[in-house]
Amino acid sequence: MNLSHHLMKNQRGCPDMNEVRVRIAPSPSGFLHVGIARTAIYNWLFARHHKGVFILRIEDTDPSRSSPEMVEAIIESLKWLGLDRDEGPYYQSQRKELHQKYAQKLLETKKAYFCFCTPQELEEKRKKAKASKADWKYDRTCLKLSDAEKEKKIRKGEPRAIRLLVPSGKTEFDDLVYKHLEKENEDIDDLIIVRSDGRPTYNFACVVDDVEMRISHIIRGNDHISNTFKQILIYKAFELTPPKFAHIPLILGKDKAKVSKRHGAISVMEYKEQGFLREAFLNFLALLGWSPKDNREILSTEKMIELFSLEGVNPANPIFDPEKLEWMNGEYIRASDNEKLCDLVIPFLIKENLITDKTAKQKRERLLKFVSLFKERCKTLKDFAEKGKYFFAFDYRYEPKAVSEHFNSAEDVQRLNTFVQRLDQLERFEKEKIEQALRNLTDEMKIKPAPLIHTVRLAATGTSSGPPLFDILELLGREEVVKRIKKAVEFIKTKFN
RNA sequence: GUCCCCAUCGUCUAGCCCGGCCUAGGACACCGCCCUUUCACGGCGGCAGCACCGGUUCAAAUCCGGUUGGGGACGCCA
Repeated sequence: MNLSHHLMKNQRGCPDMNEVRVRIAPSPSGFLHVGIARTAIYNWLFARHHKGVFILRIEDTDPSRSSPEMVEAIIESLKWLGLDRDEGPYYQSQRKELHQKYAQKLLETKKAYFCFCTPQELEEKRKKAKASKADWKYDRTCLKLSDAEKEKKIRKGEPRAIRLLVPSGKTEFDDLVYKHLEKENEDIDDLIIVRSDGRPTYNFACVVDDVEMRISHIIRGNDHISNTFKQILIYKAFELTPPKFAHIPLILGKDKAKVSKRHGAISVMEYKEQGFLREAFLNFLALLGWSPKDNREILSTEKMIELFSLEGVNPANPIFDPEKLEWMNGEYIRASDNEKLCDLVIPFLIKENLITDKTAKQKRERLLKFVSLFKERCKTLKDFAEKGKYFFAFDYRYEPKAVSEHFNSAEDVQRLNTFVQRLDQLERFEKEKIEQALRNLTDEMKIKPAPLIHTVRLAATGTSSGPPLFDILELLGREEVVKRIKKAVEFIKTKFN
């Protein structure tokens, strides 16, 4: 039996044993949700911190639950997150012969055995056990078969799976996050490693591939702890030293249940579409379970790479808090320079039909000002399109509450009309000049500037809040402002008639 | 049901391994005040937590045991 060179190399000790090689191994049965994304981030940070290798392996041994589209989606998500890989994607489904070769070896060394029980039979037994509240474990029916019986079944061509023979004793390991973990082997089932159709199962393929790919550290969700005991048993059956394990806490939803494909998970791309910045999202997810321990929260990707360590991972499961994500995103938006931010905002404006590709290029200067006016007020890129809509479209309704506060007298009509006249007289339509004009007017009228400011704001924007009024007016331009105020005058007139 | 894991403000966390510096620190959210034409940003302040019970010790958030609570795994899924 000639196993792969990697296995052999490993047995006598790899020369590059200290090289850090990590992987993420998603199954393409769903998109990349926050749980896997966070696992990917930790693996990636760990790899980059140790100048190691980050590998993508697609666990598609179950074709009924896999699709090329999902693989694409996963790769796209990793790309958005900026988690560049050094190797892969490898496809587990293409490595079947290798897995079988390894299984064969276990059969030869009697560390594994054929099982002729059908899935139906097993299901029956499981059901029965459950009904009587007993706990289920494979009863080793097929291990007890005599050689003659086995021969007979094989000759008859009965389908057979391969099970690992779990020895007696105890399985233990030192987890980089959870410290010492152990489990009695009698609590571990003789798991199937190769199905009756020849395809390997997850736990087996996973071990073989991790061995073959010389994975040094397996960083994955703590929902895999029970798998790890099984996998260590497989390593032992091959007389191999298992890699280091680091189980990271699971991200829980608001309801405290694990975020999974079946449970309220959404693709990370959804966050992109909601207007989250890649850096902010990465920062937030990295901090869900890990902390640099010095109260710092806003960390650049480089800084995270520098500071990341598995020892800094908190073993308790965190709850995903969208509000804090929004806050952090706002921090990143405010810290972004206008040019970069503008590029990021444009697609959102286009999507809302507020601008076109063409106008985005033509009116770049104006967009840059727009972005700088709104960046302090937006938590997501989408907010720019929502809060700043009136900059691009004059089809708004006046906020009802604001109307009762700021369009509340026939006097407003006269004030607005006079203000329009003053605007017409301005040589240059600049915010300082506009402000001066307004303040002069309110002085003459012996009223405070604030009420008129509010009225003009409502007329020009339809809302009672937003960036400083004179910046808005300047950016809107004289013609547009005059048009909007005149329209407001008509509106107020009908209200008081 | 069996097994595994976890447990500090509502949430994310620091402190825990190596007991005293903890009157438990930071952040989000929330509430006040200041700044201000509004909204935000920013600044200042406030609210709020060591799950519980025992033990060890001069001393426990920190060590030990139990209870309770929460999560996860128990597939010819991954």
